[in-house]
Amino acid sequence: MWWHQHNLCFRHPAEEDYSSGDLEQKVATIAETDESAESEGVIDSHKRREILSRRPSYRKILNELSSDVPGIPKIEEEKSEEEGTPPHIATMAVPTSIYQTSTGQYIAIAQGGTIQISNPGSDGVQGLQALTMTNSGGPPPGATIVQYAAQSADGTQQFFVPGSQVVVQAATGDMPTYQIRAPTTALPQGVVMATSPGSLHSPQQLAEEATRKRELRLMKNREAAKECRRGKKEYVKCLESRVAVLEVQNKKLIEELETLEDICSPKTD
DNA sequence: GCATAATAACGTCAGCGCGC
DNA sequence: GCGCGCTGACGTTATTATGC
Repeated sequence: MWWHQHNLCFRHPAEEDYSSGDLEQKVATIAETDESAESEGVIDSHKRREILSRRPSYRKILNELSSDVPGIPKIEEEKSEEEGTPPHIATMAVPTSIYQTSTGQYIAIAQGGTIQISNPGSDGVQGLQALTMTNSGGPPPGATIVQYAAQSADGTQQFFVPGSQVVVQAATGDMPTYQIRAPTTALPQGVVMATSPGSLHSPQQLAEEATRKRELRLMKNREAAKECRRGKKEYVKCLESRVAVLEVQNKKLIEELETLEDICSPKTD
């Protein structure tokens, strides 16, 4: 991938996910026909990395581009949540969180602590199953956030909840059942009361809280990265269309120039 | 069919910028 | 100053294309 930085044009040793840099260069070349220095100097990788570490974000570049050219749409800062959300869940009451299990099922944690589980193959509300925690109707902050899913040793599927609790899907019969348990014990526990950060005392609780925070941060970052890639894809498409438009314009201008030259300087034989 | 290359998508880390 | 979102960079894995 190529990109401009400090009047230099480098090829990074490791290719990136998207080749937006190629397009950026192409657009810059066509649109500006400037004196863009093509000095692919020999600098050591560390220094190069330092220089390249933070080029302007693609969003900024596109928005700057958009301000110059009305035809280029701006990438909005925030998108609606219509994408990535299972359609059969979107029709239900607005959940606070949606997660997909390792078997493809969707779990939606709704306001009030209700957990809705839907099968990917089902349409609409048919696949939804709901179970309500016994502490529903006002869960403490952060008490009903499913962190991740895992397959336990006994063949059941577990969805981890803060406070070291798990929602366990028992592998019995056609109708799956769900239980709230502590992950290390086989005995079901009826009530989930996740500890709030203010009530942490023991080192173990602190460690659990730190782990929970880390998992939450990673999960958020994971989603952010997905969104970022999606937006970047859009950005690349915008650049591609801009390249196409500019190439046509360039061609027309060249033809026009040739015509004018013919008119102004007729051949003398 | 198999091995390899190329490509796409993902998860994570690190760093920047912004709002509070 | 801190928390948080965004995103470049990087490594890994999955999928597809290609040559044999």
